[in-house]
Amino acid sequence: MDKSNINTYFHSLFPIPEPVVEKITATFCPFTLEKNTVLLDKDTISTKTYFLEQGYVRSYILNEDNEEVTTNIYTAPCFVNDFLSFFKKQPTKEVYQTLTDCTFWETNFDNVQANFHNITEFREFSRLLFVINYYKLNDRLIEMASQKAETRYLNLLKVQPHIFQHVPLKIIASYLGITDSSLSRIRKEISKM
Amino acid sequence: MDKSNINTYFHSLFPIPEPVVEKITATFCPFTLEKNTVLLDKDTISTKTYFLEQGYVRSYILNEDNEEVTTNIYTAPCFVNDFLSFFKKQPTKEVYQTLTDCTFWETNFDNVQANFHNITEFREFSRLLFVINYYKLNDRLIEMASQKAETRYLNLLKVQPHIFQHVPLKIIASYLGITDSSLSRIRKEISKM
DNA sequence: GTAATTTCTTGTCATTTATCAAGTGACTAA
DNA sequence: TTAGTCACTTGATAAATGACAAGAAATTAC
Repeated sequence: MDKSNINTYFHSLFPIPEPVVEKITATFCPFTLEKNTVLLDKDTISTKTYFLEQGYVRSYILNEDNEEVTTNIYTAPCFVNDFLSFFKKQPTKEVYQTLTDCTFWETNFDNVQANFHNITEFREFSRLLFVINYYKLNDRLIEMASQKAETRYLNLLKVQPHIFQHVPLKIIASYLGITDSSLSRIRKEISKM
Repeated sequence: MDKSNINTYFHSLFPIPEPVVEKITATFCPFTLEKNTVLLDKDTISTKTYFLEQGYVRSYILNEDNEEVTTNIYTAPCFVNDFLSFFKKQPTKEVYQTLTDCTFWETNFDNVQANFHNITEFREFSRLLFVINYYKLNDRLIEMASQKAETRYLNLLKVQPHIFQHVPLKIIASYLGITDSSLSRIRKEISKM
């Protein structure tokens, strides 16, 4: 039960005294999932917060044609949460699935709630987590609206090169908002240069 | 100083006893801005939280070619905030500008902070605001990645028809991630049917 | 280790959207 | 009132990306 990775993650976002972090993570339980396992299925209500310690996870929706559209790719270490489902207790629209073997820590809503209302530093941390996630999403939206696929691909390659070692291209393509054929052609073009 | 609109907005998101809402909004000050005025400029640090009581506001960035890309359109009543700038005290990347004459209420960081740590209901409210904003952004991202411009236009027309009465088409086009010429053609196509 | 399945690439062609330029109508300022 | 600006439309053409199908390469399952 080595929680050093979670604890480090907390410290990295917000300065928190060691004993406080330990109190926050006291209720976190570890578990592992194999590659291609569903962590949280659609139309269910998320009752847990997940900390992804090792591995890759994606979320995806099924569109009108029942095709999977990847909405997010999560890279450890990070929290994986369906905010709407977890905090508003609504069914998820998205499926959360492991892309590699993964190790997680989880805790439930009541624990999060107790920490949120009782521990000043956890409140700040939580808010910061929202701010950062919102900001990342906003950046991706701007990218999607204002840059062409090739630019988005090159940017992902620059910022998260390791993703390409662990995630199939068809999933990356759908995350970039294009088809796998288009991504293949873009890669071919770039390799020529 | 009639705060009934803010108070109603608080109640609509989260059940809060009247005296608590009044305590929360006690520090809010009203002000008005004319059409096409900058509320929050880029490269500045946001020191206020704004509640938009009446009117329309947009945020936009300038891309590499110095063209304005509209990132969000805010419709009263709602909070208008640059989360990253306000909470992490970083310079904004976006410009926030009124699209019509607007009335606002504002309060500063210290007040938000005091309420956040002292008032349980405000904590819940704040978190809910983040959850909802995150969810909206996520929905837009999915739309942008998986649906064509015409579908996105029709959806906006269905969900927020009033925007079309108050916001120039060129701004709506850029919000939809397309050029104004394309939007014009899409509208022409649809009107034929 | 071989068959089955999945992923990736590539070809052809169609669709969507952008670019650029010109023109119209509406609003604005002196 | 008149010139100037801005929003919108439209035309011609080009660029970006998608759809579908076939085959190659990689991975998985037994």
